[in-house]
Order: sequence, then C-alpha cells, then structure tokens
Amino acid sequence: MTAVGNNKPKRETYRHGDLRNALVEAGLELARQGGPTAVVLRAATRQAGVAPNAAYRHFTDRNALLHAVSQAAMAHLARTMEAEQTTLPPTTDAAAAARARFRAVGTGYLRFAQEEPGLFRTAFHVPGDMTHAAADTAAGTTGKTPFELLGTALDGLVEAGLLPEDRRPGAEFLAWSAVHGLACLLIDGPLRGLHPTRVHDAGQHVIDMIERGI
Amino acid sequence: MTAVGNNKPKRETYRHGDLRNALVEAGLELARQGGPTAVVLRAATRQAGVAPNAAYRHFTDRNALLHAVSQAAMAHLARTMEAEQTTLPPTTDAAAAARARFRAVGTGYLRFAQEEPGLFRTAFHVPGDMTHAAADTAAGTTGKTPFELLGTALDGLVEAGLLPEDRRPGAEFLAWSAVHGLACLLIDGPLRGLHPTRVHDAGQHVIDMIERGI
DNA sequence: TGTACATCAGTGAACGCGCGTTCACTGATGTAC
DNA sequence: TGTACATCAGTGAACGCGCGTTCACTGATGTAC
Repeated sequence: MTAVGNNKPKRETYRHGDLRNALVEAGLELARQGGPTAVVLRAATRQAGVAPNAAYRHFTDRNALLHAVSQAAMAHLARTMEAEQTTLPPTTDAAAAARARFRAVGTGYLRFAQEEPGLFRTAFHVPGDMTHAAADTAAGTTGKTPFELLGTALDGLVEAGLLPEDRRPGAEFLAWSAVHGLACLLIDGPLRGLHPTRVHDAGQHVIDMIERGI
Repeated sequence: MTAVGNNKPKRETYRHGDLRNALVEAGLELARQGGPTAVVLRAATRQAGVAPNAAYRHFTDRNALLHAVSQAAMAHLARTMEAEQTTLPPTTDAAAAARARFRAVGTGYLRFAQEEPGLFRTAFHVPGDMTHAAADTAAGTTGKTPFELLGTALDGLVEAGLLPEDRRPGAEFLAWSAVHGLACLLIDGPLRGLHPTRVHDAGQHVIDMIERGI
C-alpha cells in the first residue's frame, strides 16, 4: 500500500481472472460489516481493485450482486449449522443422537446470527432463498439449505420416536419461527447486547420450548 | 393540485403550527410504504409542504426523525394489539378469558406485521424501544408497550392457574421469539406471499406451540 | 510453429440524481411597556 | 388600547457527496488457418 486510503490491490494481469467471485467475496465483507444496505456496487469493485463498471460484465445490476451475496451468506449459515452438528460427541443412543442433532440445528442457527449479524440479515433481506438453492457447495459441505437441515433433523426426531408422526407436518415452521425470532431480537431488537452467556441460555430455553411445544 | 407532481399542500399561515407532528406523520406514511430506509428527511418535508431544512427546527438529525417515526410505529403496534383484545367476546370463565387475552396478544402482533409490514419493520429497526417508552398515547389506549401487554397477559395466565409460577420468569422471551419470528418469516422471509388463510393458521399453530411449550 | 483475427473482460470519463446538511435571511407571533 | 421589540419557525439557495449506470474505448487471450 503506497498511499493512505488507496486500497487498490494492483493486479499483474490485465484480466482479473475471477472477478465474479471476487465481487461476491467483497460483497460478503461489506455485508458482514453493515448488512444488506452496505453491499454497494462501487465499494465492491473498489475492494476488488477494479473499475466500477467492470461489475457489469458479471452482474446485470447492483441488485443481482446483492442477490448473489445474499445466497452466499445463506450458504455460510448452512455451513455453520452443519459444523455445529459435526462437533457433537458420538453416542450409541439413537434417540439422544437425534435430539442432539435437532438441537444443534437451532444452536448453529443462533450462533451464526450472533457471530455474523450482518451476514444473517443479508441472507434474509432478499426474497426467499432459504428453502431453495444452496449456492456454492464448499468442501465438506452437503449443500443442504438451512431449511433442509431442519427438515432432516425433524425427520430424525420422528424416526427416533421423539415426535409423533402426526405432529411432523408443518413442524418446520414452528421451530423455525421460534429460533428465527430469537435471532432477530438478539440482533436488531431489544435483546441486543445481552451477555453472551445469557444469549446462550436464551437459545437453549427457546429450543426447550420448541421440543415441548412442537 | 395545479400541476402534476406538485404535492405541496400550501399553508395559509406562514407558520405551520404543528410541523413536528406533521413530519412524524409523513415519516409514518413513508415507512408504511417502504420501511425504515424510506424515511427520508427531504421526502418527509416535501410531504409536509415545507422546505427541507425546516425539519431541523424539530429534529437534530435525520436519525432523530427516524427514531421518532419508529416510536410512533411501535405505538401503532401496541394499539393494534389492544384492539385485538377489545374484540374478544365477554365470558364468565376466568381461565378461558385469560387464555383468550394471551392469544390475542400474539394474534394482534401478527395482524399488525401482516397488515403494516413497513411500519412493523420500522418499529424494530431502531435500538430497542419496545420494552420502554410508549410514545404518544392515543385516545382509548392504555399507553402500554407491546412488551408490557405480553407481560400482563402472561401474568393473567399465572393467576388463572394456566401457567405454573416457576415457568413465568423469562416466558416473555419465549413467546415473543416465536411470534416475532413468524412475523419476520411472513414479511421478509420465505413465507412471504402465503395465502392469508394459511397465514392465520400458521399464527394459531405458533401460538398453540407457545402455550404447550412455555 | 507462426500469424491474423475475433472475442470480450476490463478501462476511463462522464452523466444525472437525490440525499443530508449549512448558511444568512425573513416575517408572523406574543409580550412588555 | 397601541406601539416597539425579541423570538424563533420557516425560507431559499447552495454545498459536497457517493451512488448506479452508460458510453466509447483498449488490449490480453484463445482459436483458425
């Protein structure tokens, strides 16, 4: 970096090579810090070290860029949820395992919301992609959407006999609402700034409620 | 209106008389249509028929205006919730009444989110005011915040013996999370555009879950 | 293997826009005498 | 009751800003002969 405020990472090649990806990555960084409205086309190109209009080779619109960033954020969320499931200690008790996997879905969701509020808000800012389209599948990732992970976990509860089959339909939306609501209250709402320990407790209590009430 | 696009409502007096209120009202209208980001200072003054800088007599900032609008939106939410409780048929069964009042809190909350998504989002966009400060108390309104209404309803459940006293602490956040989450999913999320009947059903199911799981 | 050429990812300059905010002002209102 | 004056809510013009987007362009790359 030669001059203050000059963040242009100079390329050696005239062509960038992977600009589309670089722009999405830059957009993710912007979203991470300021949520969806911070995903500004000119800022993304600046961060990628490219002229503003270069973005139009890869996105029709500022909106198309935002949409791609939103999808990538959703993929991040899914990856965090899967990571949470991966940390579970192995057990021979099938029912306990099913329960633990179910709870990990919620815990991972909440952890992501807490650790990456900007990305979380960005993931949900753009028309419903949670239930569809997993976007890029990173190494070691199933490619499932958050919604699919939740569905699988619920199926596991039914198989383990922890959830009556007749309660299964629509259960996604009950569980999802409760966890998503807590996430929103923690991020944007009156629960912001709660002590991390209390945040974790609140999450567990909400998941308890879901298990009881589902 | 003499010219197309000229929305300036001309005053007779030089002084406006009630500009602060007019700006908040204009802000509410903007928020109603486009959420918090649509609360634009110049647009509000335009709608009030006043020069842009006139706003600075009543608000230090664009942010101060947004904050006032957000509080007013929150007051609207509270009013809708109270209205929902008012429509309940009278009953002599104290337990049934307590339950109905509790459910009306959630139903009113969801109804407002559905009918006024822009105001709903605006109410929650700005740092936590739901638990405090009821803002302007309209005629026939208690002045309670949404949070207080929920608390009162929960106290009613305890008094009626429908909720064990030891489950009461923290119950606000469980109920609130679930209902708030559904509201968010219906407005911004993948449940947007759900058929109104299904929306109502989903709301009732979530409230069922809360009653069971609280 | 060497050359001509088409492709198309990036450049550089410019546009119009609406925004928030500041400035020095004006003139209606309420009050003191 | 009539007049002088202070107050302060609104005016009008201007500012600098960063944005998204368009234009005609340039030059590295890959391919056909």
